[in-house]
Amino acid sequence: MTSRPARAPEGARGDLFDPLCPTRRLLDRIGTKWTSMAVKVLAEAAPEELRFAALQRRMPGVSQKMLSTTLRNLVRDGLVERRVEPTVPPRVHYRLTALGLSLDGPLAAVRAWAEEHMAEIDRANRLSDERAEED
Amino acid sequence: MTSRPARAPEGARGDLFDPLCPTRRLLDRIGTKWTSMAVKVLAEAAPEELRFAALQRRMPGVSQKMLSTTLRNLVRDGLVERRVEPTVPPRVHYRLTALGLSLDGPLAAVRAWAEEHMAEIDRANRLSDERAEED
DNA sequence: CAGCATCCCGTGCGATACTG
DNA sequence: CAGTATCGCACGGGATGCTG
Repeated sequence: MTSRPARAPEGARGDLFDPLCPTRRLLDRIGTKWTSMAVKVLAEAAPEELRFAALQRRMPGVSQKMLSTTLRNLVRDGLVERRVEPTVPPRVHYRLTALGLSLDGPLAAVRAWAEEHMAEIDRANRLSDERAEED
Repeated sequence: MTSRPARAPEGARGDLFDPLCPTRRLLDRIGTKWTSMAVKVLAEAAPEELRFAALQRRMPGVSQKMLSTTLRNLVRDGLVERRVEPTVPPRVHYRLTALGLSLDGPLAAVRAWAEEHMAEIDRANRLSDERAEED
């Protein structure tokens, strides 16, 4: 994930069925393991900034490499702003841009649905598993 | 993807930071390449059913294998209902369950955001690329 | 018609180690 | 402190071929 093409859409203004359709490309971003969590954490802290270490503390399990990669991609996408204090050692601060904040709306809807309905999905899975065993 | 663990959450009712948190697990599902498109197509057709071939026709680029896999996972998750007509050759019909339909709400919000804002993300990417070249 | 089985490759991502 | 570099592997997913 170190470098991501994210090429401009070219003739990809087509509907959802185009492999380069906007939704597919957005999901390729927020579908990566740590991205949506980073957006959520930054959205909760907004309008304050968060430093790298603070972000890592609020995202248990993330490695330095993946957090760094995730943030770099978010910055590149214009969803996050990065500010470096020129001290030694340097302090780096992150916060959502207006665009990033606007994305947290739809993401919050997804989170709400997940909180409310994932248990039903788990139930459906258990039912399917039982049916599969008693064949 | 032939088999998916999707194990019950155990003690995973924790917040977003749990690796088994509901949002993370939901994104693992709708983040797969064809899932959200299948949900959209089925939601548009609702309450009518769609046959396998009709789904494939409405999802250009999907292979039989991936469509089959995607649908099997959706059925297993209780988001899609599968009905087989016992004829020869068989006709198989799919439609969203109530749970699946409810998921289309948040997904529609994500789609709307993507349609409206992906161009800005592309612009941000181009800007970053230019800055990177003129170093 | 609606799949499942097999082969194969790209890459997301974790673990570990090093640096200005 | 806030990263980058390297290694390694599991896995998503495409191509192809077979079947009830």
